[in-house]
Amino acid sequence: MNNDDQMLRISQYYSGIYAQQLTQQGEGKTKRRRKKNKGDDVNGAMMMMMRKRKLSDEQVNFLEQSFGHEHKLESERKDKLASELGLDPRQVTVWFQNRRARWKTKKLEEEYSKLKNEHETNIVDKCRLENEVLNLKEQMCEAKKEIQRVLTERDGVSINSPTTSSLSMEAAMDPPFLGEFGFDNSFYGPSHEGLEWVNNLYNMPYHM
DNA sequence: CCGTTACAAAATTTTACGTCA
DNA sequence: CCTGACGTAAAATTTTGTAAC
Repeated sequence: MNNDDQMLRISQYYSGIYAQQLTQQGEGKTKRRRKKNKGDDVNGAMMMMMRKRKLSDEQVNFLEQSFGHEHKLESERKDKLASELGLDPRQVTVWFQNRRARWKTKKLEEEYSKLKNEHETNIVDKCRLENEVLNLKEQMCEAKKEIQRVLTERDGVSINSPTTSSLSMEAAMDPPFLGEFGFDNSFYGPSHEGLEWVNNLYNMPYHM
């Protein structure tokens, strides 16, 4: 930016700056800690002109309202805002650019924390399901032991014999038994881990 | 096509201001 | 209290890319 532009900018700021100064004096909610520049001479006034100004609450609120309505800024709207707020149109442009950047950052942060939460609940879920599988395997193991115990008690009786009592293997291994657990052999994959004994029972010669 | 203008996004710098030792 | 270092948010600038004319 060349000097002419700089001076043009300065002159454009001039009226607005002092208007702002007046409006800001009544607000005074926040304490102004350090005051550079006692500003009592021409150089001081010049510095005040060139100094980067914090926009007033009123100006920011207005801009925020406008941003909430539409993130993009057409030149017509920009000029309108600038004149209504006593700002350089360039300031309005810059404000919208920065505001869009802040908005994007915030959105990314929100998205990140959402994904993080989802990930965490998925981990908890996975853990719960793994425990459930362990419990079911345990139940299966107990059932197997119980069946073996019953079979052992009937020592000497062939399980393949159609003449056995109601506790025959056909009865014990009724298809609905598996159905209740909702399992099929594909559940544990090709190894059939944990269900081998079921298959073996059908082919069991006499004792295991 | 080529230069110009206007604008946007992203990155960076500058400034104002609060906090804290 | 005062002061300087430090951190942070916001304003402004720079760089780069793109579309319209």
